[in-house]
Amino acid sequence: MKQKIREIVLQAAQKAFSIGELPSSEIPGVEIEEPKVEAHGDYSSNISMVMASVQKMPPRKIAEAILKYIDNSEGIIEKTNIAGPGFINFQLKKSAWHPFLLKVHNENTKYGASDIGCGKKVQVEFVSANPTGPLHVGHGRGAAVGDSMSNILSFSGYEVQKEYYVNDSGRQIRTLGLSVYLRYRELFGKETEFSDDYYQGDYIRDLALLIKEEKKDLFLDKNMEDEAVQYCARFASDYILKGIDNDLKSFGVKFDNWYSEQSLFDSDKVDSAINNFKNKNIIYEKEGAFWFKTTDYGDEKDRVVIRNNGLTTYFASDIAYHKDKFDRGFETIIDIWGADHHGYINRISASIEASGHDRDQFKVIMIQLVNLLRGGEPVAMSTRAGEFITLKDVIDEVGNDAARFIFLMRHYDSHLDFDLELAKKKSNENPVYYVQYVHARISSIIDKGREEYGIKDIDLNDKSVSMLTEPEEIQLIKAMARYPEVIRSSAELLEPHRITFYLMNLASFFHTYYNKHRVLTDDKVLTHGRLYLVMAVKIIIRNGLALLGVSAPDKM
RNA sequence: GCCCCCGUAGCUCAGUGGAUAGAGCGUUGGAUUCCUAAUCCAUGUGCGCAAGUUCGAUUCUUGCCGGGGGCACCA
Repeated sequence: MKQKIREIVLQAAQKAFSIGELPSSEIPGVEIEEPKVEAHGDYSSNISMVMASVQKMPPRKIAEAILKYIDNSEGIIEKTNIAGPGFINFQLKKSAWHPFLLKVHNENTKYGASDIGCGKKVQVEFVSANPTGPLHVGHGRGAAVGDSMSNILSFSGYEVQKEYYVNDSGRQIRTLGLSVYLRYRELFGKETEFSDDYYQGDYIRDLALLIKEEKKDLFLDKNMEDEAVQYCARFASDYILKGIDNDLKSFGVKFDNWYSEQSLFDSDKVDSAINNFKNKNIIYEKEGAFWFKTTDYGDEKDRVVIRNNGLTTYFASDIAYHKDKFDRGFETIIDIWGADHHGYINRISASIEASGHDRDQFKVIMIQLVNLLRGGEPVAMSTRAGEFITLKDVIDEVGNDAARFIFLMRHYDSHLDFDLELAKKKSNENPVYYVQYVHARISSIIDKGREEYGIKDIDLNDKSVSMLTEPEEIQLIKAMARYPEVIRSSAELLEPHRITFYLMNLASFFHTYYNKHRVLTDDKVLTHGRLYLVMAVKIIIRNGLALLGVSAPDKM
């Protein structure tokens, strides 16, 4: 609808020019928007204001000239007027909205889908937590955002791959192995010094116990220590990774690919990426270490890729990893990181540019921290002491739907308060149920219509639909007409929370309508029209929730 | 010290240059012989401060103030 108004306005402006009422044909960025104030109509355009300086005419004069040539042959415009500094306001006929209902029904699960992605290959990498411990709520937020963003992008015509990068190499894995090994020794009554550098937490002891059951006292032999630590490391990280996978699956998040850091070394991709940069003279040697000149690409300082002990840094594998993403044919890669990694953006961007790709082919979504609360009070979380509430704990307590919805209720740039008590409440304080309730209510109406009114199929005719003239009905249809634009901006800006807010708004309109008007009435024609209306609402609620990864129950 | 993010109603937050800045919670008062009250209706002196760009700034620029995070040959 917005597009249609835009065309009408632009055509009118051109006509006004060709007839000679406007001196210039130049038309700068024209906006069509939905005014916040109802009195300003359904749509308004700022065209005369943005044209004022080009035309060297006062905005209101321009507006008058354009208005003369507005083409209303389709009869959708009720009235127009010029207001304020020069806005052109359009009031549409009620009947102009009715065709949208048909569109929603026809397109059904595809309503709101688009091809703005043109089939471009996009990779979304998210969670990618190290396999050294269970997932926590912060990872949950990343999982919800990444998964939903992937849904939205593929719904918008991108070819999306969801990837989890597994840091299964390097120092932290060895530390994990040592931690488990020490706990293993403890199980045999050996004295150990378990410093803060090791992974705390009971799960390390559980792992040690598993190894004890499997290997008995085999690893107590001092000569076996190296082998034992290595075994513990691999055993533990495999085990933990499996747990992470399970937790994510039960959260409804499935990855298309798990990419191992170790495989980058095994296939010599790290070496070749570094050699490539050496040949380009953007890696140099200093004080026994090798440095990548990231300052050439806007970083604050150069970064080490090979330490003077000969070992590569995490950054080195990341260079190879991101290069490999492009080698696999992705045109855009999206990384979702915790906010604490922000210092990393510049150096990864640098490596991407140095590999011959465009900086804006790489997008980083930085997710702000989650504060876990219970009844308004912060939940004590101490990683050092190994006391923390895991993502699994949270989901077990509040359920998938509530957790996912809450994670997507904020812009990812905002800190998020996640209150466990609130997440369990079944009231307006907890908007997930508010939205789901719409779906359940409509399902119930449809059931009742079938059972008590004998309505099996909607008898769709213009007469039924044209009876939808109540303000609340038009409000609902207008909101539904806006849905594709919400999806689109959500995809373009990579902001899933826009859908969450949209759904809460649509739900609010529905509840208002529901309380004021009956769907099932004695008037058969009207009843069919209204059923057609609420079924369209149901379709959108279901679609929107699906993009968020939240279920749409028929009963609550 | 340098870098990034944030600062909007009592609280938690929406608002990618437009007119009179919104929602939920909280407060107070109301609504159910009728499709699910997990609902609805009513109730509001707020864009941290100051310059700049613009016809127009909560939105863009700069500076300051306040909160968080980051500044390793760690990941």
